[in-house]
Amino acid sequence: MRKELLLELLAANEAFVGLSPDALETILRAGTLRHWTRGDYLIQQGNDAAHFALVVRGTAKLIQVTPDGHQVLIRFVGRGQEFGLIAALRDFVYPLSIQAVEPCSALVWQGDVLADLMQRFPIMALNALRIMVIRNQETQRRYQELLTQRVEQRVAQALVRLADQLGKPEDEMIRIDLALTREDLGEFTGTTLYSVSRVLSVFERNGLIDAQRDRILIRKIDEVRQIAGTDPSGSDTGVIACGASCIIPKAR
Amino acid sequence: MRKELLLELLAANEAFVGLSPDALETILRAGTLRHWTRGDYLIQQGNDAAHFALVVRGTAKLIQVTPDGHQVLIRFVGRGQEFGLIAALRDFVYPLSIQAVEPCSALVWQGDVLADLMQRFPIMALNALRIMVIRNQETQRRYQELLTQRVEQRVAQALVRLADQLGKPEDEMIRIDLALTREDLGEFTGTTLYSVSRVLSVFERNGLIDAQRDRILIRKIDEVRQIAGTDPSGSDTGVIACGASCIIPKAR
DNA sequence: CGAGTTGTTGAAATGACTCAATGTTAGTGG
DNA sequence: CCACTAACATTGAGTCATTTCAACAACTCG
Repeated sequence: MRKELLLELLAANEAFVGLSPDALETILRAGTLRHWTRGDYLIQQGNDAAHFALVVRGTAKLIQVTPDGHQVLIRFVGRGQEFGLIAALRDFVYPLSIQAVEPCSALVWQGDVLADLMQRFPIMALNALRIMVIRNQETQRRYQELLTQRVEQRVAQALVRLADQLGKPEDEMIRIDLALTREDLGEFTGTTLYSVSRVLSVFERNGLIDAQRDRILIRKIDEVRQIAGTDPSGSDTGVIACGASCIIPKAR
Repeated sequence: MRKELLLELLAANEAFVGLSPDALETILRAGTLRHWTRGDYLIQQGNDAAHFALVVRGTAKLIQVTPDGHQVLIRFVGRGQEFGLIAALRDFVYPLSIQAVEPCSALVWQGDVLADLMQRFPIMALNALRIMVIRNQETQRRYQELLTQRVEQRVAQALVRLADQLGKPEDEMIRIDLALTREDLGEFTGTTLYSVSRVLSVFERNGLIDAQRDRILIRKIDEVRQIAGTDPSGSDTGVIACGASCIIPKAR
């Protein structure tokens, strides 16, 4: 991969905001490029938190296995996004695994190298802090959603998140080019693969989406947003009514 | 309040680890002591994140109101614990409110003062990062619990957390001296006041606890821990122990 | 083509919530 | 000190969203 391209990705990431081009070059030189194929683990839960990385190609999922064997899909990381900030700290282990859902490449730094860099470029520590604050707010929000929203809304929310993060526009629609199983989506939304299947069927029947095995096409993102309950444009009346009306029609 | 006592609290907090006594004095002088009575808001959701603080007396609860009016009780802060790290960053608003559940005092720093301090003592930024990483792991864990555990387990978990954080030993038992309503506990555990009441009744009937309006007495913390599913002493099959060790930072 | 994985859908089971009625406690002022 | 009131707690019965289980359909890949 060309150096300028990597530099560009670096400069665009939140962790490296406010650094001079020189600093960015230095940082780039301190990292190494690694590659994984589909299904590989970029990092594994329980291992020493030794690496920080910036994804330059592909998409991976962050998953956590609970003591009782449940899997939770926390989020996805794609091109341009970083993971493993925890490696800057001593004596931590990864609280989750990251698995490639398609072939991936990432720039990788050793944890102590990252710590050194933060020493040399103190703004990086603040950047990291900002990232963690935002991430925690997101986690908090997911918690709230799990608490207050129904399965249908949470699935819609998941679709919106995927669309915003990884979706590609395609004549008026949004295409999510990931081979996600119903089980993946269940783990992502905190429900079962059966419920996901039911909800997606309803969405499909109503023409909101077109879900296939290797991609999801969102036909009416606005309506999906509305069901998700995070409709920024929308009237704040009827959101619930609309949400309900989408799942009620059981009759085919 | 005596200066030495404040310095001691400062030194004991994670945010100020690794600072020289001189530095601690400087920092102490930069803060001001404020007081609140029961029910007061130390900070309010939606306001500019302008203050960082260290609680020196009393206990307060972090609550979040969702767009649809639900309240979520995130955690408690007590003596020696800090809140408002977000104030070190520009252009953030508080994502939650903090309300005193008993008379409180706290050392308060302006956000920009905190940012300056981080500039002068770079280790503070790393400390803050560590705190946020741990906090995010906790939030993540709560999410998991909400997903996989039943109400009974979550309430037990809440009791364990309260006991660990704020409990005082009292002949073989643990006393939690807080006037928590069933509704508070419901918001804390992600359920209704009715379910909390039922669960506590069962616990009480089985002699695990003794819950009154102004305090909770935990008679058999081990059994409560076991119900919570985070019993470290329990079965050494390792599965649970391993799970726990994945989330908690490694022993030093 | 066949085997294994993934997806769909109905029916039954269930944990938790809602609602309503009733009991209890703390705090107030007479 | 008592009566009164408001806040808080308990408990049962009914309801509901979601899960579980099972059977079957569709797709993928060697």
